[in-house]
Amino acid sequence: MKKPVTIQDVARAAGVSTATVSRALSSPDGVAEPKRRAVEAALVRTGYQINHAARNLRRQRTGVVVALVPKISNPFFSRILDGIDGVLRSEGMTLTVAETRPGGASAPTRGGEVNAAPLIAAFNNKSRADGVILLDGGLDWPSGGGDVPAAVYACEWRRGSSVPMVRAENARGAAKAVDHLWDIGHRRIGFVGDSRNVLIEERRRGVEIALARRGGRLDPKDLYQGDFSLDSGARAGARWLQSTDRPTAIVCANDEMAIGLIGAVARSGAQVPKDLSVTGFDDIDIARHVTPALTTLHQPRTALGRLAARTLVDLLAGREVDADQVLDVDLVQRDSTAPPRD
Amino acid sequence: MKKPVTIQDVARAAGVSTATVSRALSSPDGVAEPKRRAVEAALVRTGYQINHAARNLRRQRTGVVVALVPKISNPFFSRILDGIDGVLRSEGMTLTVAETRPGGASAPTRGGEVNAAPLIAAFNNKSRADGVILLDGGLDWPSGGGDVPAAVYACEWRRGSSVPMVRAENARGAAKAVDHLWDIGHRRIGFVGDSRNVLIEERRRGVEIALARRGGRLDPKDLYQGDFSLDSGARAGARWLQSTDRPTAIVCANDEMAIGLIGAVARSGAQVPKDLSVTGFDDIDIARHVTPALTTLHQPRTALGRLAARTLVDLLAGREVDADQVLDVDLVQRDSTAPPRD
DNA sequence: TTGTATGCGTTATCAC
DNA sequence: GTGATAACGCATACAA
Repeated sequence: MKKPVTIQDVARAAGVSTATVSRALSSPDGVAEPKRRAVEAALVRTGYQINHAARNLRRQRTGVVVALVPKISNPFFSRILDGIDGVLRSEGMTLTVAETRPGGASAPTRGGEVNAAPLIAAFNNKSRADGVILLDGGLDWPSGGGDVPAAVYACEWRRGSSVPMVRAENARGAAKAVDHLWDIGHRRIGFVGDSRNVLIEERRRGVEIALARRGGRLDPKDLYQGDFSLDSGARAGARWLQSTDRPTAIVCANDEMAIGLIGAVARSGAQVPKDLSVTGFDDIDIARHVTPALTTLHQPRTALGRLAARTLVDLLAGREVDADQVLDVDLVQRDSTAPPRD
Repeated sequence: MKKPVTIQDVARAAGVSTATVSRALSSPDGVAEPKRRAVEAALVRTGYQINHAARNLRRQRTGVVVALVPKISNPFFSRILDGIDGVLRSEGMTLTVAETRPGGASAPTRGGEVNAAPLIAAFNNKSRADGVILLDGGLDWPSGGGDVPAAVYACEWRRGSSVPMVRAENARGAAKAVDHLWDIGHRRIGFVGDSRNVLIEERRRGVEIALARRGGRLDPKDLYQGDFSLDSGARAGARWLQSTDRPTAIVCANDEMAIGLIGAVARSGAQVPKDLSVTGFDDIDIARHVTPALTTLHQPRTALGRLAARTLVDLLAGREVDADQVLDVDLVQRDSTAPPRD
C-alpha cells in the first residue's frame, strides 16, 4: 500500500505550485497554456487520483445525488434512473442509488411505513450528498429548511410534505383504463391495490371517478389487496377464481400485479382476456412480452426522471421551482383486454 | 443556510474536549459513563450531523462499497444486492449501486465492451470507496496492487483477471437444462446467446458438453443471437418461427430472453411447450408468474451476494481469499418444457 | 480516562 | 497568471 499521489507531488513534478495544479484541474481556463500542459503531463506521469474526501471537505459539497428507491429490482425505476442520470451527468454530478426496503421480497415492496428513520438520517446529511431524489412516498423527508440536502419527490410523494414533487397523472391514468374497459362493454370492474400508498390511492380514486361518471361504482367486493408485488397480484387472481359473483375486468395498480394476476388465472384454466380483462399501470419493458401482452398505462419514465433531476438542480442553484409538476400518461392497448363474454 | 454543527460545538455544549466527543462517537467504550451521557445529550441538543468528508479524509477510508451493475433494472441483480447489503450492513459499511451501462434499453445490456475507462477511473479511487463489487464482466478492473480499492467479481468475471471471483456453476447449470430436455425426448436443441460475454460462453459450453455426452451436438444453425435482453429473445423467437428446419427445444442464457422468445412465439400462434420447449437461466421472480411458467435454473442469488460481500470484507481485512468460489445451480421444472410433438 | 495539538489533501483568498 | 497559505471538520498520537 504505497502512499497516494497528492497534488503536491504533481506540483513538484510539473514545477508549479499546488494552486496551479488545483486550478488546472478545476478551471483550466484560468491557467496559461504552457503550465497547463506541464500539469497535464505530470498528472499522467504521477498517476494522480483526486481525493474526493479532501475536495468535498474543502468545497462543502459532494457533487453527488442519491436516489432513494423502494425496491431496486422494480423494473419501473430503471428508465427513471436513466433520465435522472442523464441530467446529472450533464451537470457534472454523480448519481448513486440506495434501496429503502432492504430484504427484497420478504419486506413490504412499496407503500406502507417502514422504519425509515435511520435511512433518512443516513442520507439527510450534507457531507453525503448535495441532494436526494425520493422515489419512495413512505419516506417522510424533513422538509424544514436548514442544513439538509435539497430533495425532490419523484413518482411517489407524501401528502402534506413541502418537498417539491414530480409525478404522473395517476388518477387520470386509471380513469383512462376504466374508460377503455367501459367502452368495450365492461360494467363490473374491479381494482387491485388496497394498501396505504399514495399511488394506489390516487389510481383507485381515478377508477372511482371514472366509474361514477358513467353511472357505475367500485363495489367493495371487487377490491383486491395488493402491494405492487407479483405475489399479491397472484393472490388477487386466486381470490377472483374462487368467487362466482365477480367482475369481468380488473384494473391493477401496476404491471407486476397484473402479470401475477394473469398468471394465477391462466394456470387455473381461465382465459385472459376472454374470461377476464386485465389492465396494468407503468408499461414496464416486459409488459409487451408477456402472454397475453398487457394493456397498460404508459408513464413517461425517462421524462419523469429528467424532470426530477432538473428540478433538483434548480433547487441546488437556488432557483424557484414548482411545488408540483405532473406529466401525462397514455393508455397502451394490447391483448389483455377484450369485450366481456356475455 | 446556517453553519453546520461541528464536534467543537458539541464539545462546548457538553463541557468536554473535541477528542472526547470524537471518541464517544467512534469508540464509546473508551469514554467514562458520565461524560458519554453528557456528550450524547449534547449531540441531540445541538442536532449534530457527522461530516463524512472530514472523517473520510482523516481516516483514509470511506466505509462505502460500490456495486457496479450492468443494468440496474435487471431483476436478476436485486437479490444479489440484498445479500451484499446484508453483510456490509453488519460490518457497519454502506452499499451504493452504480450502473455501468447508462442509457437503458438503448445501450447494450450486458456483455460486450463499452467505453468503461472513465467509469473504472471514477470508482477505482480510494477516496470514493474502500471496495468494489463488479457484477459486470465487461469491466476490466486493474488488478495490479497498489493504491486501488479492493475488488471482487460476482456472477460475471473477466478471463485472465487476478481479481477474486464468486460465481455460479454456469456450465453445469446449462448442462442440466440440456439433460432435462434430452431426457424428455428432445434431440435437436438450440441455444440463445451468441454474444461475447463470459456467462453466455460458459452456458453455451455447458450445452455443448452435455449434448456431446449424449452423442448429440449444437448445430450452428440452432444458435441464436442474444444479449440478455427481452428484445433479443423476441428476435430469436421470430427467427425460429421463420425457419422450417428448426430445433424442438431452445436453451436461453437467461430468463428475460426466454420470456421474450416465448412471447414472440406465442403471439404467432405457436405453442410453448407443445411446439417448442424453452428453458431460461437465473429464476428471476417473474419466471414463475409468466404463462407458461418458465422452466429455468435457479441461482442462489442471495448467497452469491453474501459470499461476494464476505470475500470483499476479508480482502479489506487483509485476509487470504479464494481466487474462485463457485456455487451450485438447480433446475426448476415448470411449464415451458415438455416432450417434443412427434 | 481525558485533553492538546497536528495533519489528512484540497480549494480559495489574498498578495504579488 | 501565479504562488504562498489558511481553512474545511475530524481522528489520533502523545502527554498528562
